[in-house]
Amino acid sequence: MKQFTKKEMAPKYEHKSVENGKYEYWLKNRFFESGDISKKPYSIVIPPPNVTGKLHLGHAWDTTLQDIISRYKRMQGYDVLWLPGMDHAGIATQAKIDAKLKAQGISRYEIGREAFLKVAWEWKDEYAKTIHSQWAALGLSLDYTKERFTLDEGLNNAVLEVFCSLYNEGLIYRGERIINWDVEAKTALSNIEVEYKDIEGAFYHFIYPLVGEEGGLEIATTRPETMFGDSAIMVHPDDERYQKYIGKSVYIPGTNRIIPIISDEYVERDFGTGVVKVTPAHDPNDFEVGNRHNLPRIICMNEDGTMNELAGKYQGMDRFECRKQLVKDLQELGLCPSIEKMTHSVGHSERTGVVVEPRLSKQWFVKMQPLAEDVLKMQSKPETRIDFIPERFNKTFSTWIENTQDWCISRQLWWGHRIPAWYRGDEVIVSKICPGDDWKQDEDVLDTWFSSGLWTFSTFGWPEKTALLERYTPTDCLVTGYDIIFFWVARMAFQSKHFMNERPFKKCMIHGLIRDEQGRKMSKSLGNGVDPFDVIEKYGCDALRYFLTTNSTPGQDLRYSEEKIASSWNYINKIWNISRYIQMNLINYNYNDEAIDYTKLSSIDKWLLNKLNRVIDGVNENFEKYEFGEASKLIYNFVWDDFASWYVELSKVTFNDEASDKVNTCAILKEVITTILKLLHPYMPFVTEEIYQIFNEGSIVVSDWPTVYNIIDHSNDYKVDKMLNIITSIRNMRVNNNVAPSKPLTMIIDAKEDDVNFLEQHKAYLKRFANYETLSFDNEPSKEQAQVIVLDDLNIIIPLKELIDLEKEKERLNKEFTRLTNEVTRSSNMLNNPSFTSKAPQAKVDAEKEKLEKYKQQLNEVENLLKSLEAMYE
RNA sequence: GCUCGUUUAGCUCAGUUGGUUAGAGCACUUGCCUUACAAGCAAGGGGUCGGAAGUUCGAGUCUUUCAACGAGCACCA
Repeated sequence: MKQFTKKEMAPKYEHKSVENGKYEYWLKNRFFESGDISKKPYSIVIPPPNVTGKLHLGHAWDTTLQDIISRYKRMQGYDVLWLPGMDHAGIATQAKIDAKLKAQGISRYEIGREAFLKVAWEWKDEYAKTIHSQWAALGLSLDYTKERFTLDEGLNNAVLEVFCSLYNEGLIYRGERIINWDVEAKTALSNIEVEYKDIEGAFYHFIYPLVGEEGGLEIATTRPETMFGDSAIMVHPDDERYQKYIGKSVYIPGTNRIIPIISDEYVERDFGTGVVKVTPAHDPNDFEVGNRHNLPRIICMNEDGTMNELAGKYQGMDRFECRKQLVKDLQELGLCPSIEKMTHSVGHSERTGVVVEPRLSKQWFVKMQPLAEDVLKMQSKPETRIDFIPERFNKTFSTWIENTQDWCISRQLWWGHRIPAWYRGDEVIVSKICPGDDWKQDEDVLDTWFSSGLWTFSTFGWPEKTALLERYTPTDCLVTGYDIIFFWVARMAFQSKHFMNERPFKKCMIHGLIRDEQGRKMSKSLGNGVDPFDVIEKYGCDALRYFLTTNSTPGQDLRYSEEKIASSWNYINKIWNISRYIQMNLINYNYNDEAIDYTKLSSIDKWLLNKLNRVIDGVNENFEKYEFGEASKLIYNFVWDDFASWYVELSKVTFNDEASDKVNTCAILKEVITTILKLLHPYMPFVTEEIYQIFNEGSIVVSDWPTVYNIIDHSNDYKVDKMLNIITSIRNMRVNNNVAPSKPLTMIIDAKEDDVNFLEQHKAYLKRFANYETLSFDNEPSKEQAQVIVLDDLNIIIPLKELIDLEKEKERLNKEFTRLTNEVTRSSNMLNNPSFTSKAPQAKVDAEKEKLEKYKQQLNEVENLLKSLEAMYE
């Protein structure tokens, strides 16, 4: 038997003492561990956070959503596997470690690959520790027995397997292409790692002097420094202005290097001067032109963005420094006739922020077209597709897949999966193992997204045929932000389709970005980031989680608001105090954990349980649609309005009545608070566990999700509502007329017999909440009595003239009169419209008829009241 | 240029298949320390749903169009 006195509740919610020790308790009892094969499996993989630093508010949001799903499904009786893990985050982590070494005056090239990797692993261990403690602080129900790291042995093996297979199938190739080069990180990037920003730049016009004759041709460029890599200039073959020059040559201005004038239809005659410099090694379009015309590919820059020996006197200068100096020099030589201001979009490295340099380089690529086609086929059928929530992201996803280009996967980094390609002279072998002593392995590593693309199956032991794979894949749901659909979701889709012949997950819930209170993106440079763990310190984890998951809608951004976190705290405090009240009464009335006696339910008990049933249904419905905000509102309104403001208040009458059945009221209070706690547990795991254990044995984590109560008798619900309306109306009248709640009134109620009987039986409630001196029931009230309250078919009469502000009351009634007149007109018009009565569903028509009747009756009552008031004026 | 999102109360946001009088939190007004909670209780005030047109018996919800803001993609010699 439960001892309700065993734990004393603080007078208000104290998040620290509530949260203290709970996570350890859950872990110790292994509630989060999966593997009960008697249950149906449900699996989610965490989007592995980078081991570059601490988790931010976005992580807190993303993981809390997953935790809600996990806890809900677990309580519903599923064998839930929420798989945790982290991402080595190649370029991001390496950049951090480089910076750390630099601070110590060391360069990674000095210490070499092996020593660098040792530092990197130490870094990883340190941050993994931090992340683990943060997951704990967030209360995440992760199954740590299945935790993986993208660079662990098993996952590395999966990556090598995938690379070799794709290579053998001809879907990975090595080639010289123009790639996006990050001069800071000194590595290639994929197309989507480049962010384009509109930059205030210039269109520089230069004269390329003709060889052997006077004059020259004027070209315009945004990147003057690349002229040292020019291998031609070109014009449109049909351009009459320049036809005569085709086949002749020009000097690169300021140098004596000679390049030919060629013609190509790629040139747009109307753009710029109609003459274009061709720099095949520094521009993707020029690269194509160069191929067509067999032009040399000349690289004029070093890997770090400085100019190389081809730049002559500018050698060693940074590209932008060179640009400035070069323009100045050519102006002096009269070879730069004009500079136009121009805004154009310039690619920046998503990671380091520097301007990306298009550059010719030999890299590894994934041939995307065949893989993309398979994904599109998969997406075309409902039974095989990834279903995005909200729905519109299906289109975003497919459009991107349709237009995807080959993916540059090699990175000139050390921290990552080393490419399993081996070289001996011109020979290349792709193999997981070294083919022999005289073979040298590729120095490069793979794009970090290459390994995270395998996350939904590599983590379950692939390429081995494991029981985990069999049981938990495809995973049921993935939760992530719309900002990484292309980076990650798309890659998981094609890898999973190709290697598992399955979608990686059935549902993909997309959320937005978290913004600051002004609506700006949270970023390091603005310094407007909010540390979730500061919030937890101040308001507790539950308040943070509740804020994050109930103030957002799928796919939409979320604005941080401390005010809303504070009101989440208030809500928790409310629940805390309701619980205190219940505990107090269970103790006072020696409640011994008796079950509810359903044969003894009062009308009010049924009214409450019927409402709770609707809440349970609504919560289930919304949870299935990932509408956690909508679900939370249903619970909130029930808790605050129906339960706290009404039932709990009404229960005080029951407890004060010596004749009443207190045991059943106790049983209902305990049952209802327990159900509320269960419904809220996914949102606020700590406080619900704390309170649950005051009223129940065991842990709420593994308790059963609420099911609807078998209460089918709704017959008196409307009478309860009527009674509550009477109370509200009288309270309203008191406020309007400055009648103190403490002033007892003489009340006469005019009602139908059935209602009178009900009200008579529940007089005690009217006594307490409407505070009558005398109460009588009369269907023919005397004219001298002031009629001030109208309610459905009930008149509540307060015969104390002196208490009533006649002017105010008249004003109120006139307003009411206008409103009702309008409603009657609207409703009559509707019902007189044959189109409505013939076309609308019968139920809607009937409902409208009922409404009209009600309005008419109310209008009639208001009219009578107004007459009575006027009589009183005289 | 293309695609998508947003525009609803003073502020921040909900509003699922078109169907009563459009909701919440915070803020505001009035009255209350009522033995769970003053970070509370009770009762209120406040929006015609960005503009226009259309479909429909009926539009915050569907269509077209315009505007502002935001995002993604493409182009950029």
